[in-house]
Amino acid sequence: MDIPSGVTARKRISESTIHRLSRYFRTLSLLERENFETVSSKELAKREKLTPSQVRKDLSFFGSFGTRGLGYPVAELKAKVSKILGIDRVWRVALVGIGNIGSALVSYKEFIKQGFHIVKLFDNDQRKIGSNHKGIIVSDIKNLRTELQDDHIEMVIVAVPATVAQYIVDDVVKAEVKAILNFAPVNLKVPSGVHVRNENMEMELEYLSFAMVNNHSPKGVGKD
Amino acid sequence: MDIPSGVTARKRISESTIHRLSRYFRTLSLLERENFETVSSKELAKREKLTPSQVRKDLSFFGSFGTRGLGYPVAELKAKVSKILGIDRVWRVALVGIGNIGSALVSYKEFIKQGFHIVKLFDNDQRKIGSNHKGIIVSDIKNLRTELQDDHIEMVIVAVPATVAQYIVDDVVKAEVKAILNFAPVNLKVPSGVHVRNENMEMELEYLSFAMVNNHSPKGVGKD
DNA sequence: ATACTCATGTGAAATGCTTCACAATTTATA
DNA sequence: TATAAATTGTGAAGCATTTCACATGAGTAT
Ligand SMILES: NC(=O)c1ccc[n+]([C@@H]2O[C@H](COP(=O)([O-])OP(=O)(O)OC[C@H]3O[C@@H](n4cnc5c(N)ncnc54)[C@H](O)[C@@H]3O)[C@@H](O)[C@H]2O)c1
Ligand SMILES: NC(=O)c1ccc[n+]([C@@H]2O[C@H](COP(=O)([O-])OP(=O)(O)OC[C@H]3O[C@@H](n4cnc5c(N)ncnc54)[C@H](O)[C@@H]3O)[C@@H](O)[C@H]2O)c1
Repeated sequence: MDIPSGVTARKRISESTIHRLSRYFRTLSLLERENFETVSSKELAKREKLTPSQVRKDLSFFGSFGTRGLGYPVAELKAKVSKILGIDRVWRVALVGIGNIGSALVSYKEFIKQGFHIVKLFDNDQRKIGSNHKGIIVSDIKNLRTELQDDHIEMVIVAVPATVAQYIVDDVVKAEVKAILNFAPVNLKVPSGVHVRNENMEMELEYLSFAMVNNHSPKGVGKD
Repeated sequence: MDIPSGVTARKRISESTIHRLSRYFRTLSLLERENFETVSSKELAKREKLTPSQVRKDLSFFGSFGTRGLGYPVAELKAKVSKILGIDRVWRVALVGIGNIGSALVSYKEFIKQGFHIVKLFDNDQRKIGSNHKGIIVSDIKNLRTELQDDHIEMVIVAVPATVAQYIVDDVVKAEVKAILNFAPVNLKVPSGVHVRNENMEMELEYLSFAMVNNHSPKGVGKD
């Protein structure tokens, strides 16, 4: 769906591969805490309900990280995956809309663990502007554009009502922010070069509904 | 792989197709409100940033809903899609864990619009048990299994800390609930026949991170 | 050393998904 | 009624992703 950048000679990596890398990252963190020194593609696959080939192929797009006969060094692989995903650094994130879902996100500690630091909050409700959420003072939405730029925000989470999401996003784009995580159930329009991901919970419930009605099972897990 | 499900020996429908049907449903609702009588695959595709063929193919798995030369009748197609997704009815949903994210979900009106009725809440915190959220009294988690069964709950949303999610799910499975929407960042184990979908926000942020890191050419050579 | 086992990395095959291309059907117009 | 325009539904082609299969390398035991 994303247009490949045309310039780099790099092969296009599929969305599924990236999502699986996220999952590997989480599992590697777990394995590290369980004091595993190395892990095989077989073990990783078992934990993720994938085939070992899938795991090896995914990793092979980015290099050779394993040792034949042994597997992958957990800590090292985790570092590599985190580098590939670009989470070996801090991302400065702003959150717009401190309502039900917005408030939940501000207090979510996993984001910080993965380098996503919510450092600014915006709302248009006078009762919320100026109030303190987890140490951050809520800014007036009027200043969205200037404050995003002045504070070097790189990602914005949109948690406002669907009716206003596009207006907010237009401003976000003007502030030259290139990554948006959107919770509003609308198809946002952004110029090319701006990345948008939608978080859509209805979609997952609907998938469950479909699966139940159709007795639809996920793809079978094979062996290698 | 195709187990005859007793009624139809139907072709396997991909996850992407189901997700797109969810999107069509949302767009069709919008078109209905905009007083469109019919819509072509071209128009639908434009709104969803897809190809017209994709739209037609998706729908064709389930029947012929359009008229050549005219397009699809909006209201009728919406009804058909809602039937396919199984959201032409009410699903009785329980929510476990009335914390940050759980509280946000209880107040989310879109769920009800699509037939997902949250009718029970569970928590283990004595301060929360017995309290009233949007007209629902929070039940003690101890009674999870019996109350899920007595109240004929068909779907459960899990919004408890990752460390306890598996225990909750084990009980949910015992209560013969066959659909789980999980917000905890863990790979849940469930017997086959139980459907689990994971809502994973870190994953989407990580995708954005990857996209940014990889689209950004090292020396500003990229024109994209 | 040699043999044996384990497990990676990777072309090639298999499978799955998307797009193409066009016959078929309907509406509009003269 | 004939012709042109619009648009569906679908087999087949074109791509993309996943899985297979195996050569290769590393560790271990005798
Ligand atoms: N609540 C949920 O569980 C949930 C789940 C999925 C998606 N969503 C979506 O997330 C979005 C927010 O949902 P919510 O339940 O938190 O709603 P909410 O009404 O509780 O919160 C919206 C917030 O946005 C603020 N806001 C409104 N207009 C604004 C503007 N022009 N500029 C800045 N801030 C503005 C409001 O003051 C409020 O604080 C909606 O689009 C909703 O569809 C919500
Ligand atoms: N907050 C977010 O934005 C966010 C985002 C994505 C995912 N999540 C995930 O959702 C889950 C909940 O997150 P949260 O921020 O709402 O946490 P939270 O601590 O605010 O809420 C957890 C709730 O679960 C309850 N609980 C704990 N143990 C329980 C048990 N054994 N039985 C029943 N209830 C129990 C607690 O009393 C609390 O009400 C976590 O797994 C978290 O990783 C949260």
